Amino acid sequence: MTAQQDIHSSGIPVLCLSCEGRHRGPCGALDPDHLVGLAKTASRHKVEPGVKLVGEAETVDSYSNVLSGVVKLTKTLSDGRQQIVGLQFAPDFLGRPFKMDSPINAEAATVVSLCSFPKAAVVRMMKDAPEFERRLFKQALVELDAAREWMVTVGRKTASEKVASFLLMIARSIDRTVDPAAKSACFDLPLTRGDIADFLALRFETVSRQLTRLRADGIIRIENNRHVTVDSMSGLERRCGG
Amino acid sequence: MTAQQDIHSSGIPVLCLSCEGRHRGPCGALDPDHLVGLAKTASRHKVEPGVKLVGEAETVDSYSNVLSGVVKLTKTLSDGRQQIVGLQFAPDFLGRPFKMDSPINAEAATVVSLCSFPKAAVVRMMKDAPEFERRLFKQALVELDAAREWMVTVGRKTASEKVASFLLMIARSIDRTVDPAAKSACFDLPLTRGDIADFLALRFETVSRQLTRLRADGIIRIENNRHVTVDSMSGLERRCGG
DNA sequence: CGGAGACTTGACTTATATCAAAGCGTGTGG
DNA sequence: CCACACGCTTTGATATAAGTCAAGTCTCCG
Repeated sequence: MTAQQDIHSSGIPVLCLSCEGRHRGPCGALDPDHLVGLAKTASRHKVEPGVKLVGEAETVDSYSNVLSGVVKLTKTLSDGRQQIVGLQFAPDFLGRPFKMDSPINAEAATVVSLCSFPKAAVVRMMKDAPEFERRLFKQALVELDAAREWMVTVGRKTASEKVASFLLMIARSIDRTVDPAAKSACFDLPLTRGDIADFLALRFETVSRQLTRLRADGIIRIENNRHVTVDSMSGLERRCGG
Repeated sequence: MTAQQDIHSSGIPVLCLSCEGRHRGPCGALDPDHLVGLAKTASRHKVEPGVKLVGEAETVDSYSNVLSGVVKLTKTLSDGRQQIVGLQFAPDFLGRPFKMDSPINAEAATVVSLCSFPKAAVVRMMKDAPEFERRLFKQALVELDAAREWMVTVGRKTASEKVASFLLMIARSIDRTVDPAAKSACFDLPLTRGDIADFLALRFETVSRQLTRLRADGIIRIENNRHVTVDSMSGLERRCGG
């Protein structure tokens, strides 16, 4: 009996016992029998920032759950202009069902830990457990809503509204347990100024200037470039441009 | 026996016989029995340009197939700034599964004909016919890919690249039967200059200037403001910015 | 024919990009 | 432990693509 196949008295594989994905992620739809089957094929990884997980137009043969950290999804024009088209946080599912190759790049923005499955195992699970497929469907719809929300931000907001919207989004995504009505927040930015610029369709200098302005206005504090304290969530919200 | 319940010898409801959605749309996944059940609750409409189909944050109690025409999906900031976040063509399915209220507005851009179903009938069909749910899932993923593709266009392309990309997208969407490698194309713009601007995150004057430039460069001709002939597809492609 | 809405074009403004230089912070090797 | 190098960030000066404002013109339709 290997460690991966080791079964707890409840019937849940030990690998899954401590996994957040088992509750809110797609695996939450699976009963112990299915979990055992999937866990047998699963493997955990930890990757450093900047590591490419999936290449645009590349054939993909595995899917993953994001267990911690942040993954950035990007698209690049031939002359190098880049746009981040989405971010994934735990316990998001990473991969494009029903397609041989990914339409986007995926890259670790921070240290990321993943639980990966062979493509075939996920395809089989989608057939065997309709509720599993349904969870993936629901995640795709949430990502679609998010993508459209960001289209408005990218297309119609000013630089200062964009940066405020970004900080608010991060504050709410990083720690989903935090009261959404909290007066203040505190987190490490998962992205560099350059990444934030690629997400908001700005230049890194513009992002920097807007952060400086928010700091001067007493809305936020920044330590060591990355650690942000939002002193006035309401002030931030007011700058998001309705 | 009503017209709607009338059954052709093949077992397919007459309402569905001539319907494009039955082949490439979600209904294509249904066998005659399921089609009969769904057709009983279906109703066809034709709406004029500008008619609001679904309001942002509004409760939705019906879903529709787009049978012809173009539907624009929009989001609006409180001060009126607007962004078109998607377009739907026949035989797309219109509506957000698994959610009480729509996160976006849907409005007819042209004359649109729809085949509408009560929400409950669609929910039931998703349970009864897994292949139907799977088609909706696949459409959601195609829309997600498209939304991300447009994020790049909106965020990182110049005004002239945006307008060229838009024309190319329309040329390919309006008539999906046309050879994608065709040297020229001809179609009616489904959107006004203002709508195109809302889609590309520009002003209508800028859209107009870029169209004028494409005309001056001999890439396109425009008659009566709406009817576009693309004389050089390759010229258009070259202006899309990789 | 006439009026309304959509479109074009021109002159000018502005937000953001671009270019350039200097400041931090972190990790490495002497 | 210091220094120095590299990548990230800040800040300033200037350029430019696109926005804004303002006439007009075109088309469709009653």
